[in-house]
Amino acid sequence: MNEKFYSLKKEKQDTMINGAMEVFAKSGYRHASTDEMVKVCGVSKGLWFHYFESKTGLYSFMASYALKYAMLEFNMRTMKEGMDYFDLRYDMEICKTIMMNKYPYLPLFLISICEENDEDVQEVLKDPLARYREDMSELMLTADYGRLLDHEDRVLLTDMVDHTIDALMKEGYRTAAFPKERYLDSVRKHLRALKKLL
Amino acid sequence: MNEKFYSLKKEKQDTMINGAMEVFAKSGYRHASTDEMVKVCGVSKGLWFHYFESKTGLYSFMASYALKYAMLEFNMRTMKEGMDYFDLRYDMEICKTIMMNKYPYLPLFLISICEENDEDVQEVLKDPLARYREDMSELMLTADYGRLLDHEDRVLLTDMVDHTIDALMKEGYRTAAFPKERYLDSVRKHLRALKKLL
Amino acid sequence: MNEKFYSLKKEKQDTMINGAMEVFAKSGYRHASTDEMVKVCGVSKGLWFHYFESKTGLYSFMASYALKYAMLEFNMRTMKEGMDYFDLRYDMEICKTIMMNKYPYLPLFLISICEENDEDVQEVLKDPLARYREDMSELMLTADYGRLLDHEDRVLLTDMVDHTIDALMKEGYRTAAFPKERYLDSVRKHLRALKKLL
Amino acid sequence: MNEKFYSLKKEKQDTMINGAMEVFAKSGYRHASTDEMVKVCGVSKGLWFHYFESKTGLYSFMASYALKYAMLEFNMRTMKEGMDYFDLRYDMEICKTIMMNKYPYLPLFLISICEENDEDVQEVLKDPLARYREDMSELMLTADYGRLLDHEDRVLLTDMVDHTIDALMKEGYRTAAFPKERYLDSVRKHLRALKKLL
DNA sequence: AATGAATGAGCTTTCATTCAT
DNA sequence: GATGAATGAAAGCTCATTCAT
Repeated sequence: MNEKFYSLKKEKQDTMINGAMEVFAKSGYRHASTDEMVKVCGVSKGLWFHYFESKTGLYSFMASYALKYAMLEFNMRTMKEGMDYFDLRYDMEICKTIMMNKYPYLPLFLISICEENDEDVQEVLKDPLARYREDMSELMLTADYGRLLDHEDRVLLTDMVDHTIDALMKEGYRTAAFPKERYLDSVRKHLRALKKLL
Repeated sequence: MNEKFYSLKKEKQDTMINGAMEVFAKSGYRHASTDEMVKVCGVSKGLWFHYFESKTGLYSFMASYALKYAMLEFNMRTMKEGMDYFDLRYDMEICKTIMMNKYPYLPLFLISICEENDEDVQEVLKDPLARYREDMSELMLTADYGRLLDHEDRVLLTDMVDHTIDALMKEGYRTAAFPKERYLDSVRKHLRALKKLL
Repeated sequence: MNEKFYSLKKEKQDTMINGAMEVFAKSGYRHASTDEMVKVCGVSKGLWFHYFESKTGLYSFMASYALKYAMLEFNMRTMKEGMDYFDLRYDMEICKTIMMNKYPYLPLFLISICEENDEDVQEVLKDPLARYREDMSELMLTADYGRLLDHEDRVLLTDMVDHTIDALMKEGYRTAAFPKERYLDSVRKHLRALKKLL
Repeated sequence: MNEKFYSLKKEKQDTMINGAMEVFAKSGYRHASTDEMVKVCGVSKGLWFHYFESKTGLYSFMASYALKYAMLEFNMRTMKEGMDYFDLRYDMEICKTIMMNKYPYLPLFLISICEENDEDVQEVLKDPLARYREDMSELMLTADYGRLLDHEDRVLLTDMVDHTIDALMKEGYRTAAFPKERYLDSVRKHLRALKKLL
């Protein structure tokens, strides 16, 4: 990418980032089109390539940016060590709804990145995604898992939580405006039900 | 679709079904191309449109067919009422590996259908998918859930199981030939670990 | 390229060949555009790629075809061994004007091929062009050079003839309809003047 | 063009002239790109259009400049009347190698101008090129052609010389640094061989 | 004077779809 | 019934040109 992108006004940077994020999040890498980005955020076709060289380059930048930004926010807003796992997990979802103020499609984009399986971007996605997953694991390790001591069981359980929450998130995006309150309520209910079992 | 498709020799029907299934399962609706189907199963481009009118029409037929066929097989091969949930779940996976004999990509296609989010097929997918999920729920209700009596908890748990199994299935398809034995072993291990918790 | 091109009606093959030949001859590889070929010969954009895969592939086919066709015609129509060099050279130009009946831009295309210096086609041009030059040398060797016995001198002299004739040919194409009679007259005059010197 | 170009420091003028000359000489009018000029000589995109209005305008200026400059140099450095034609022709090539000190790509650019056949610049090239050819003819008329008295024969012969020399020049530019000595040797050998014939 | 961000028309190429045979 | 030649809209990308700073 062209480093001069960072010299643009913050506002314009975010307009472009949000435009690309929305289109990529909704359609995935392959089906996302430059024309749609033009329509969504009014920045001309040529400019995308002026700064990002190719569609792959743009996706690479966007994915790295989104993963880094999310990780930073998670670390900043949820850092009390030894927190109860379920509380931490809920706080993370609150955190996501806060990020939506700046980048409305970020949480959906994060999910879409993890599900992306287009050959053209596997390579560029590999490192940032690995680092994100590593940092995420580290963050989750600081939690207090109560009676859930066995490692294998914990992995299975947290996987369930993750998949469920992702599904709820996707559901939220199906409505015209993301229903933050309803989403958080739903997440809370699910977490509580599960905690009860232990 | 053109009903005359059913007048074709069963063999040719299945050639076409398997061709479309493979391409759709591997690439998803949008990225699947008519040319690839021609390449994969040697049936001419024109014939697809002769019988199915459009790509959407073909996908609609394929999805309905796959969902119905799978449901039928599940019902035929796993019907002992009051079976232990984890045993039933494992039997279903055995059932999938049996279906692979006739339709090698069917289990992957089922997953891909559930993850499909292309606007053009949301509409046609809605009803058959809803019916499939309903039938599936009904089937699963016949199981014996042991101590897992509360409904909400049960939903969350079975979701986890479903997501985990889907992930293992996808992994299996990444190798050249699907490793049935290894797959079933892995499923069994995961189910056992979970059962232990209850 | 797709071998099925040869199964098309001869007439359509020649329509496409003439369309591509005209545009490539006039504009060279890089500046030639598919849109112009559509305009010139009414064959749709997609069909060029159906048969030739890429612009490079099309150029490669066209160049090979033109070089082979020209060489064949030269050999068929000018084969009397021991002919006087200047007569042979003139016969070749007659031969070119005859080829124009079938492929109006062939002689200009031959010149343009030899002057082509776009990187993308150097590779595919190398072999057919080398063979053409070799065959051409062989053909010219059968001529009777009279008093022009020294090899180096002969090369320089025939180069002059070639360059002059190419220039006259290019000039002819600048008018709306190629003026065959005037062209042949001009060639004859030049050749005679040179012969006189020896 | 904007006359203020001449108010720039001579050094900057030549930087721009050399940048444009290199890119035009190497790629021809159409294929030459503004971006490459920026890369080659570090002068911003906007400035080219500030002084030259359009790509055509720039090419027009560059061609006129190159043709005038070359003609001036030829006249200044080779003016002894009644010189033997072959000696004069050789002196002109020496003259070209001297020009390379100031404008490394000038001789190649001169050739490329004569071969340029892009419609967009035919018009602007017409007059300066005609004048250059006229002046050149005049210059060549001062030479002593020895036994080559007939006008028509002389034209053909000198054409041959010109084409051969152009080819040698182009060959020289294919190496990383232009091999002046080798080039001049080669020209001398060719001229001598031809003179022998007369 | 000088920059380079910004534009949009035009390029090559892909692909669902049509239709003559 | 079956084929695949034929189409054209839309994709990713390039590039001469404009213009605010």
